[in-house]
Amino acid sequence: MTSQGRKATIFDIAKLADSSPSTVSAALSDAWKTRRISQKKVDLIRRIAEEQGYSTNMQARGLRQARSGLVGMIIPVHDNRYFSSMSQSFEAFARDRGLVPVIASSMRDGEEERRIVQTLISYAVDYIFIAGATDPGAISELCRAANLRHVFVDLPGPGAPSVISDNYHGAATLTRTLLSHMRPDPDAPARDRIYFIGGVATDYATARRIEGFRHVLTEAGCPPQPEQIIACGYPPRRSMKEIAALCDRLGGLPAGLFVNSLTSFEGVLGHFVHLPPGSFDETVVGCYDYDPFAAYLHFPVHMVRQDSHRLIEEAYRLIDTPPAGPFVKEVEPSLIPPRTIYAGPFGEHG
Amino acid sequence: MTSQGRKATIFDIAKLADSSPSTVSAALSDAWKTRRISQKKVDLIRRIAEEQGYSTNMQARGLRQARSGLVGMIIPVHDNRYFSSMSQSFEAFARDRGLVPVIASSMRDGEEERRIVQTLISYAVDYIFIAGATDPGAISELCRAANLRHVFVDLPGPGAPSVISDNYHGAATLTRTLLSHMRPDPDAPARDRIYFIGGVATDYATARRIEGFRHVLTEAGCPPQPEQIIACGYPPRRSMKEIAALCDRLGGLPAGLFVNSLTSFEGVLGHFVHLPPGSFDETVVGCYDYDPFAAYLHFPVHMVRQDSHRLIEEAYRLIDTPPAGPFVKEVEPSLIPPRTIYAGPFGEHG
DNA sequence: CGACTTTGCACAATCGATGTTGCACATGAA
DNA sequence: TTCATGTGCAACATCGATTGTGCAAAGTCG
Repeated sequence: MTSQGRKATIFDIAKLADSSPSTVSAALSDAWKTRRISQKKVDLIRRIAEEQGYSTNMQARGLRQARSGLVGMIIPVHDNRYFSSMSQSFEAFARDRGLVPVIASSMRDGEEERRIVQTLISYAVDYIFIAGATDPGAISELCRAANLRHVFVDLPGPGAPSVISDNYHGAATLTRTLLSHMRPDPDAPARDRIYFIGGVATDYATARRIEGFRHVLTEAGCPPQPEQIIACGYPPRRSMKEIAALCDRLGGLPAGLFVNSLTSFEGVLGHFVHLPPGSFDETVVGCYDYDPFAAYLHFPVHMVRQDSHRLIEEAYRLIDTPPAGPFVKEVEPSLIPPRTIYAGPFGEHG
Repeated sequence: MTSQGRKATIFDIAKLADSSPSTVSAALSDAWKTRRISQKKVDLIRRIAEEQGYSTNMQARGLRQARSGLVGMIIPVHDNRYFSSMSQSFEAFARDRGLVPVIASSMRDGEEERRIVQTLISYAVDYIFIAGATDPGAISELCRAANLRHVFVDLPGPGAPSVISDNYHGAATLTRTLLSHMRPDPDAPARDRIYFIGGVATDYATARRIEGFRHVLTEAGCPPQPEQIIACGYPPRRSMKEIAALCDRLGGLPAGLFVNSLTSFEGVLGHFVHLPPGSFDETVVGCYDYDPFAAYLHFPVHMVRQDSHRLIEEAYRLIDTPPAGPFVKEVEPSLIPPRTIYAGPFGEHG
């Protein structure tokens, strides 16, 4: 810091070291070797910079170099286990590369999403990841216009490589597991069937999961009726209402329940809590996405854990060596049996 | 965009509009009224800028104006309900002000924390919030040197205003609630007492909660013995081990359990799951921090929800009108009875 | 000792936007 | 016609760092 209270610049350091700004700049970066600055001068300059608490003005550097050292990621919401895990991994990898992560949430609003992309472009971010895009086409368009590298995560997009979770196989595996725990009954009435609840049928991830669900049931000889698939959205309240209506129709809980997300599961639980104890003995429940507490409810819950760390890792890989043409990398989720704790990549979250 | 594929600048727009860069700059901001640019020219320039997909280079603007339009927040981890809710609120308020939020996680590492502050200073952020600081003193020092406004959240710091959760009263209320649900027994053996588990005794928040816990017990005529307070850290594994050891010592579960965090609770559950059903009938459990699934376990759990939205709201208020001298604003948490769902400020999360 | 290379650094242009100053022209009053 | 005032805009300096270029002084070789 200068005595005036301003932050010190290379000009201030230059004056103190009795040399020029360009020399100071070189001495403080790795460029001094190629720019033939003497070791003595470098040491002197670095000492003075240290004393003055100097730090590079990244706006100036960024302006000159036409890059910022920032990397962006857009997620639907922060307040969600899946996406906040992504944030954690995204940040860790960014720091490893000496980059500064900027994470923005779109609240699943296409327009907000585009505004965020524009903003990130204004700040000259080096590249961006878009997770759970609402309007991937528009984003690719904007990025192409600004010549900005980008990767889609969790949902494939056009005009850029994508890393997605294998929703189809994840759902198929979960469905098979649930079926295998259900009492087999050839003459099963409606109530003895398995139901899919939650999500938006037109969303990519939900659609793929429904396909997996449908495939396994069809394979097992009992293709799902339309009413077995209740894609009522993500908010807990919706699934709470729907599960209540379903129980009403069936005269009790169905034999199997495939819940499409944690938020939907929250709603389902909101209804379950009103049922008499023992109501769940004949029901097998599975949930796409993992939560340690959900794993410990008093009826067993089979959960699918998406590997957000791997997703991000692969996304960085794709940014580093962009494949030619469209490319979609699928990452396998894993099945977490009831009452098991998963310890994440950062030790024990907390 | 120019035909060369570069991003358009005010120079490009100026050429196309047959005027000068300074005029373009003025026309695109609100400055044109005071700078006597004709309405006609403004319209022309804005049309051309639109056509060219022009957007301001924020690095250039920031360099000139010695500010960036960025605001920073440091949190311990993203992957946590409490802090990710803060992120969500922090971002919402930032956008309302036309600022771009940059959220970084320190992993509770003091050195990382300081590095992040330095980085944010390098990017000329307008101000920062520090949540759950590890070394608030060092941070204040850095900020003062760089003349950077800042506010501490969740943990008071020197040299800047702070907004914290009222851990003392929150813990006292939870403790009282637990006591009132325990069977009163004057000749209670060790097993009939209430235990505090989790957290780090030297952490500010944990220390305050322990004080509240201790105060209520003392008031009730049974001041806690040292062994009733087990501050074994945050990781689930630790509390799992400790609760197992405790049950061993007592020959069963204690009558009351005050769990200091969700991660500790996760560990406690990891042990509970091995106990025979019915073991919990005589035990009253409370947890500091809220989780919807934890609210639905098969034994009732009393939870304390910290109002992260209010905390952030107050933090912005303090940034806007900085009080003279040190200032600490306390925000009351609320008690969430078992089996109740709390819907956050953003509708129904997810 | 002179030509030639190497060393060590300073100078100046540059990135894109902002804001101050000044200049040309128009309008109106004297 | 002449001076004063106002209007509309261009020129230029500036923010702080990077980077291409130039130029002395020191070192090397015949």
